Amino acid sequence: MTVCCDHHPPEETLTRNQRLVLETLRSEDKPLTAYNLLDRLRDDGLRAPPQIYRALDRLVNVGVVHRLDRLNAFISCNHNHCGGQGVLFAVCDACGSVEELKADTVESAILPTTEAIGFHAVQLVGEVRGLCGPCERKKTDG
Amino acid sequence: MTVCCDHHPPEETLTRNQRLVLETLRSEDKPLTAYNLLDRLRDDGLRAPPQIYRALDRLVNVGVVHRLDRLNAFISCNHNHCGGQGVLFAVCDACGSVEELKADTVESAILPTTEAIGFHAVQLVGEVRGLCGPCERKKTDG
DNA sequence: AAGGGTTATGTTACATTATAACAGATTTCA
DNA sequence: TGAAATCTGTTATAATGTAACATAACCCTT
Ligand SMILES: [Zn+2]
Ligand SMILES: [Zn+2]
Ligand SMILES: [Zn+2]
Ligand SMILES: [Zn+2]
Repeated sequence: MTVCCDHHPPEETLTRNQRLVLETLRSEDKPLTAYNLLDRLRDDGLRAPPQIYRALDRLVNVGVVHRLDRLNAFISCNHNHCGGQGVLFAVCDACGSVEELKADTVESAILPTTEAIGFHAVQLVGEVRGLCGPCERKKTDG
Repeated sequence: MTVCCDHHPPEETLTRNQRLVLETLRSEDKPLTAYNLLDRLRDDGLRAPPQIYRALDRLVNVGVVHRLDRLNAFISCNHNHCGGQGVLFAVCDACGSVEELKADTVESAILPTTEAIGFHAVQLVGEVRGLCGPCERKKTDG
């Protein structure tokens, strides 16, 4: 089997619970909270919050899932990027949709700033709030 | 009295509770949670969470306080920048210190990316995790 | 000054999000 | 086999954040 890099272990190494959580997140384009996941997975034997949070911890560390701090929610990664790199989300205030963006330029823009104060950056997460295209149009039209 | 711009109303327009919360945040260089504030302000008559959260809402909207999503905590702004502009924090994983950075370059790096997908950005918040200078040195020395 | 709208306040109760702690099961590998 | 490590299920509880409502203060207009 092919893996994109050392940081993303093949999905065969995921445990049953981790796979269930990941699959559920992938089946949704919107972010889900831990308790959303708990509701959807109760019939599969996941009945208590720690089961969900533990699976999420692993998936986030591995890099196949991102946590959206502003929303207390989680979303599966669509970029196969490795850990340690920048992540950028565009979160629509109106419809709640979340789009993950390539953040290459962002890293190069930010790292000099943090280095200037002697800060050793490990991970960068940016969340841009605003209105997605459709919602913006709805607003100006209506 | 002088104000830096329309978005920052003079502090005379703050209510008693809002002023108390702001002063408490300013007296600390570390971020405080809503319940930290509640503890410190109980003797001043703020006894229930809504009193704190309402004051924080106003202060954040006005732009004199920022919320750190990753920490569920609040910190007073040291930049007198106006609302709607980018904010960038360097959060040390070891000691919890938070440094607010000028984010001019960040905006220009990110806005083209969001515009490319038709997203209308309103606010940008970046949180960089890592190690601050002192903690990084401690690690390599020890 | 009296009325009426708006905003701020205090309070209770509750909702949501997250973790501590522990015991049993499973895997891994020497 | 047996010890170490990991994953698991469970209970209970901590931490964070809001809904809802009644009162009080404030600002205008009449
Ligand atoms: Zn990603
Ligand atoms: Zn939208
Ligand atoms: Zn600021
Ligand atoms: Zn530090």
